[in-house]
Amino acid sequence: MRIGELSRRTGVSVPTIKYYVREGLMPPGELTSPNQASYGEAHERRLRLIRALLDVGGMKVADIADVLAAIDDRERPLHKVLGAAADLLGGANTEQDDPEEVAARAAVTDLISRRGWQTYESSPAAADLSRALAAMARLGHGAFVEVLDDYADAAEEVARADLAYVDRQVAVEDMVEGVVIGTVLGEAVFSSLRRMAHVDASAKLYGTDGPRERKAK
Amino acid sequence: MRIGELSRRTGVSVPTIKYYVREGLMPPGELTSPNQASYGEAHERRLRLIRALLDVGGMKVADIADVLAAIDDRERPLHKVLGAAADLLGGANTEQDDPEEVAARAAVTDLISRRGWQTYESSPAAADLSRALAAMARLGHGAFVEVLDDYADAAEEVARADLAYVDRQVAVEDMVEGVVIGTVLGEAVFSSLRRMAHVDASAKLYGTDGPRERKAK
DNA sequence: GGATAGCGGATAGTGCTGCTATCCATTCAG
DNA sequence: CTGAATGGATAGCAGCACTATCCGCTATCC
Repeated sequence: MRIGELSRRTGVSVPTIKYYVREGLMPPGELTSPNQASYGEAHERRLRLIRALLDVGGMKVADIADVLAAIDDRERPLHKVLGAAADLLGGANTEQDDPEEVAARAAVTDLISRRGWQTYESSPAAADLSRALAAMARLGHGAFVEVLDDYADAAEEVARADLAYVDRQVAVEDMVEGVVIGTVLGEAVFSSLRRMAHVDASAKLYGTDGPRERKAK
Repeated sequence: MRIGELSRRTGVSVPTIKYYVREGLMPPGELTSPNQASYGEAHERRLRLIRALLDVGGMKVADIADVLAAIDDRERPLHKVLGAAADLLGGANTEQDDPEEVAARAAVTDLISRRGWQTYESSPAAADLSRALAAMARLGHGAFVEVLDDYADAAEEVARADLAYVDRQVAVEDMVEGVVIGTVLGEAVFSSLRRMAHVDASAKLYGTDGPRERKAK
């Protein structure tokens, strides 16, 4: 398959494919002559993965390059690949030392030990959580920590479902890629579901028109 | 309070505050003389909200402007504000009609009716979900729909926790803003928790070093 | 065998986003 | 009275994900 057909089959323009190759997101085609290369199914699959991580997962090209490099590195142990993926999903780490930030970090440490989670307070996910909680506290929603355990219950439920899926579904050689897909796209899936459930719960609590309109008109 | 103090107290630079005002994210200060304005606590609070939605929620400035306009419009009923917020959180709607996309939409319709959710197939959240499921299917993970119900259980749990929190915590006049904060920042919170739970579940299943290393060394 | 479409490779440019820099005339604080 | 700060406006910048253009070559079709 040449680049034109690869482009047609994936809906990604030829210059964009070239760009991805340049950026190290996928290997170049195999040269059959000085200016002719052939691409295989692996390229097609990789391209779809890139588009999924970009469009659905909202990742940046540079971060995708890191994750894919980790996936391609067959020496790297699974948990390191996952660590690389998980670490790149979060926001930038703008370290602050507000009182809110400190309190949030303490709450996160508490949560981790209360849950008996094998995570570290210093992990990017924990840092993101602290930042989010600190932001809520600054907005007068410090009490949100009280529902953290409900959130954590749900998070554990999702994590169990993910692991079970990966465990039974994916062949071993694809496991790394499968887990990355599950981690990144699963987030998009859950996020949509949460918004849908939110609308539903709100409708059931307040009626379709919402509380503001109950005495209106 | 003048703009300099507002800047110092929030850590947002003066030109950036001016920029937010220009973009309609917050009202200008009250002019006390032709080139002197005073800002109040409402401005400070608004600025913190903007930074939270930007930095933690990952929203775009233009979308934040829309949401804040909805919040400020006291005529608008709660559910419309929430709709505006929820709709702006998703990705762009790149309509396609792959077989995968069609199948994914069918799966979503199924899910909604199975759950009895008061949502519509055409809502942005449902569209996002379809896109995510279609992307998974294209990557050979069509079987992911089998865990959708586990995800939905968790999503309902989170939505219930959110609603309960808002219901007991927030004064009525702040309810709209509170729900937006909960929706947007709650997503960041859950995302962090999911990644942490993921690491924990993985560690417990495979041991700290992951499966790849069990026979290494 | 000659036109033409496509190719690999490289460089420069584009549109969008979230600011940042600079300038100006005015005004407030010490 | 002087120097810092202010409101208002315009222009510029850095990062990102492409996109356009050009080059010399080659596979392909008639």
